[in-house]
Amino acid sequence: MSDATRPLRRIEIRQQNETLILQAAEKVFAEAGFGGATMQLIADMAGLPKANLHYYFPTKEALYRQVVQNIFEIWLHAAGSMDRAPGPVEGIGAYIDAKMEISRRHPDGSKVWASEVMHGAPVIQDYLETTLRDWTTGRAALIQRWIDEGKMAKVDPEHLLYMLWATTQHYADFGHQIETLNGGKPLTDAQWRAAKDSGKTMILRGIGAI
Amino acid sequence: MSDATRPLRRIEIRQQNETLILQAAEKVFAEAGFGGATMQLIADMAGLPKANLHYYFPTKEALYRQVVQNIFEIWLHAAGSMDRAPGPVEGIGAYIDAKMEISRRHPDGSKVWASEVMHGAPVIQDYLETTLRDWTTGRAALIQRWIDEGKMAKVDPEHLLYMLWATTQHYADFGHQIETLNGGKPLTDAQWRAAKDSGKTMILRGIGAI
DNA sequence: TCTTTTCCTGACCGTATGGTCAAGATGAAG
DNA sequence: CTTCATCTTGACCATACGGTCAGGAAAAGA
Repeated sequence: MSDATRPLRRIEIRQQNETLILQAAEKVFAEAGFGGATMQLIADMAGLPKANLHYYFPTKEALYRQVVQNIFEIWLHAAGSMDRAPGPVEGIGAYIDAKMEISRRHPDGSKVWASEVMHGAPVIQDYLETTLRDWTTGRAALIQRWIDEGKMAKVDPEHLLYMLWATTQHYADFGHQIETLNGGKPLTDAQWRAAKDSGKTMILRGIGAI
Repeated sequence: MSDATRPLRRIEIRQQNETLILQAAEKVFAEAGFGGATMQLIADMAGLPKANLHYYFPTKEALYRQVVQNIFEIWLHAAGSMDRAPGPVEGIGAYIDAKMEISRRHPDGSKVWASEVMHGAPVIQDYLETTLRDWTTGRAALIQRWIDEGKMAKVDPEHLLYMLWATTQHYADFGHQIETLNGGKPLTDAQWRAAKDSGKTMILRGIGAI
C-alpha cells in the first residue's frame, strides 16, 4: 500500500489540518485585515468546513494570534544573522539579506505583522515589551560597540535599526505599490538582487562602513 | 449676537459636518482598518447620529474613498519639496523633512494609506497607475540627472525613492512599536529632530551627496 | 471484535452591521 | 408669513458573521 492511500494517523491529521488552516489564515488576514477576514473565507481557502476551524482554533482571535506568533518566530530567527559578525559590513549586510529574503518569501506574514502593529498591537503587545525590546537593546549595544571600535560612523543605533526594518519590510508591505510602479509585474530575480544590493550599498555607505 | 450662538448657514453646516465626519473616519479607519471600522463608531466619534453619516456619504466605501483621497492630496503636496532644488542635498533633504513632518502630524492618514496599499489598493489603484507612476518617473529622472551631473553617487533612483518612503513613513505606520521601544512614551521634540537628522545624514551620505 | 477517544460537519442561533425611510426640524427665498 | 429645499434622526430591515451543538465517522486501544 502506498503512502498516498494509507489512512492518516491522528497526529498527522492534526498537524496537516492546522498547517492548512494557518496558511489560509495568513493569506486572508494579510489581504483583508483582521476585521475584514471571515472564518468562512479562511475555511474555503483551506478546503475545510467552517465548523472544523473552530474545532482546532476556538475563536477567530486565537487563530489570528497563532498566525502572528508564527511570523514573530521567523522574524526572530532572521535577527540572529547580525550576531557572530566581526563588523557592520558582515553583520548588517547579512541582516539586510535575511530580511529581504523574508519580505520575498513571506510577504503575507510581513503584512499581518505590519497590520497588527499599525493597529496598536492589541495581540502581541507583550512581545513588543519583552522579546523585541530586549533584542533591540542588545543590537543597539552591538552597533554602539562597532562605533566605539571605529568600524563605522557615529550614528544613532536605534534609528539605524528602524531604517533597516523600514527599508526591508517595505518590499513586502508595499509590494503591491512597487509591482504597480514596475508596470504591473512582480520584481524579477535580477530586480530583487538589485533591490538588495542598492539597499546594502546605500545603508553601509550611509553609516560609513564602506 | 456672537458668532457662537448665531445659527449656522447651510454651507457652513455642510462643511462643518463633512469635516467632522472625515476626521473621525480617518481615526477609526486607521485604528481598526476598513473591515474593523463601523459606521456607528465613526458616528459616535463625530458626535452625530449614524443616519446622518449616510446623509453626507452614501456608503461606508464612499466615506473611506474620500479619506484616502484626502491623504493622497497631502502626500502629493509634500512631494513638491523635491523640485526647485539645485541638488540632492537640498532636494532630498527637504523631501525627508516634509515627509517626516507628515508622519508626525498625520499618522492616522499615513496608516490608512499603508493599509489601503497593503490590501492591494482596491480603492485607489487608478491613482497608483496614473498620478503616482508619473510622479515617480519624473523624480527618478531628476535623480538620474543629479547622478549624471556628478552631484551624487550612482544609485538606482527607484530604490532610493522606496527607501525614502519606507524610512519616513515607518515613523507613522510603526509609531506604536517605536513608542513601545521608547519606554511607552511618544517621541519628544528632540527625538523627532534626532530621527530626522539621523535619516537625512545616513541617506545623504549613503548616496554620496555629502 | 468491542470500547473509547478523537475528528468531522450540517444545521442552527444571537448579535452586530451597513443601509433605508418617513416624518419632523431648521434655515433660505419670496 | 408662506413656501420650499435642506438637514436631522429614531426606528426599522435584511444580511452576514462568529460561534455552538448534536450526532455520526473514523482511528486507537484492549
